[in-house]
Amino acid sequence: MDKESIESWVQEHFSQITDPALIKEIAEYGLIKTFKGGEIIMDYGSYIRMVPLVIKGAIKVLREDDQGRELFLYYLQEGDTCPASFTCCLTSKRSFIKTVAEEDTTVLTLPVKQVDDWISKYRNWKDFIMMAYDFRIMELVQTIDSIAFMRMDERLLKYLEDKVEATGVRTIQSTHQEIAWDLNASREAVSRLLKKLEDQGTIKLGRNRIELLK
DNA sequence: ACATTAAGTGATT
DNA sequence: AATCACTTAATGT
Repeated sequence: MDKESIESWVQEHFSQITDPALIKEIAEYGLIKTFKGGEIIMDYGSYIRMVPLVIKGAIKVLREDDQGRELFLYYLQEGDTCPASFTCCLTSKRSFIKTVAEEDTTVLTLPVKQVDDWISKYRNWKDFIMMAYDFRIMELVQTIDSIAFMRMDERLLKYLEDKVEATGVRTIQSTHQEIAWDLNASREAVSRLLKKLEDQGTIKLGRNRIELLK
């Protein structure tokens, strides 16, 4: 992909990045990477050398506890970046989260060296990073709220809605077991709650399929 | 037709 | 709400 189209990608998807010189550098150093749906992009414990800007698709971000249980945290969507990767890069820590491509996804990866340099070089870049942090923290607080205060049925519905929003498709293709893993619940509980939602007319169920109706 | 995997159910804690 | 022990249903070979 040539630099001009990368520049226009950035302008199109990252409206907060406005400095022409910065955009030029992003196109200069950025590398396009694509991932197939379901592909693991970053696993726990791996070192991160790049900061991704999500151009297309969606990335699912998961946290794993010491017993190997996974918990869904949030999605990164078009126009998002991953503040966690940013922190990991600059402090050369290992990743404490796992990221999986929710669907076929294209990201522009930026080398840690420039990402670091740009902070002092471009006010616009610093602002962008801060905004990304702010947004992510808000998202995380929402997730914490849902775990701490929401009942399981509300949490499940929110999960379904999030997924539909992230993928842009109203029919979710996953098993009850997979959902249960993401929510840290039992498969039976998820099945029963989904059944309730179906009775209420909120969703339509099928094997490996959940259609969100409203 | 058979085996495998997903989903539904009731009882128990 | 989790776990267990099943049953039933859908799907692939």
